[in-house]
Amino acid sequence: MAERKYRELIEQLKTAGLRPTRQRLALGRLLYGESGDIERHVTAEQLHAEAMAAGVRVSLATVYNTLHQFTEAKLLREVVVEPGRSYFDTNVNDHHHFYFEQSGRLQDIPSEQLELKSMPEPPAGGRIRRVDVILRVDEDG
Amino acid sequence: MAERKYRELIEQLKTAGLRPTRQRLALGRLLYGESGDIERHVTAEQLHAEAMAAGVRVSLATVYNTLHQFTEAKLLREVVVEPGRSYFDTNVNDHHHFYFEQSGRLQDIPSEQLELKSMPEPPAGGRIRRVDVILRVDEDG
DNA sequence: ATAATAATTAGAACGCTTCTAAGCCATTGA
DNA sequence: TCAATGGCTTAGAAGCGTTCTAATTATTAT
Repeated sequence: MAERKYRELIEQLKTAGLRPTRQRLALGRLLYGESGDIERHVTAEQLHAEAMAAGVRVSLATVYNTLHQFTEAKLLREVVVEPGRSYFDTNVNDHHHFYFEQSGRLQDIPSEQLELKSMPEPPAGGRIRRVDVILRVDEDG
Repeated sequence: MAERKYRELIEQLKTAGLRPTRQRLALGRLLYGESGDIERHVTAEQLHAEAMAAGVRVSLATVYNTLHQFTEAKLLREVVVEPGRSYFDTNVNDHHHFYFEQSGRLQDIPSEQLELKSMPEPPAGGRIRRVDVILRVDEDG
């Protein structure tokens, strides 16, 4: 992760009221990468395995805590595509997803490539907080 | 459930290669209602509780089996809105959903009320099997 | 430095779903 | 009609991802 991005992460954590601990910083590096511009969709277990492989000592519980805190701080976005597994997306801009059911892989769809023609009124007393579009893809076989 | 609907269910089960057992017929009645035209979004546990309340003897395992078999037979459609819980929708036509996060309730959006302006190309070697749109709604408080 | 507070941890517990393997029941064909 | 066959149902155990617990450790403010 570039020095600039790294300082930025520390700032973002502080703003969110989160101490920049060794674990959070290490997970941040893994998530946002050295370059900081790769789209990623990870589960808690995947990220934990990645940390282990990279020699970062961190418990699974902390990975879960961190993913939720980052999501709360809008550094991540949670994507639900199948029951019993949560993905966390490093892209927090407005966009949608392809989901490859066979492999369990997600791929971003930029919002320019998929727009809604008409939007229904939210039911009385409610406001639309988020629009999730998932295109489920069969890979040919 | 109207007599017509009831015979129809038996036919649909046979077509799907499923025997019209006491349990499947009872669950079908509960799902599609007496009138057969009510939109429903149930979890396995909800449906099981409903069966118990109605005096229908059926195990939770059978409720799970039946929901999956009905989904396979296109009598139901599975809707994923949050990790760790699956909803089954009696409406198998093309449509979308409001999801009320606070209460965990789902509500259908007819496809006429929510159309896509543009659709991205599926990635090479894939075909789009299904489009799921979920509008997450905050109920005011 | 010290005290106060937040964060991390291992392991237990949890909630939903699936599996197991034994018995039951719908269908078929004699 | 009756037995044989194979699908169906079942209770309970097991599984899986996630969350909780309470003790320890790290960070921050004084």
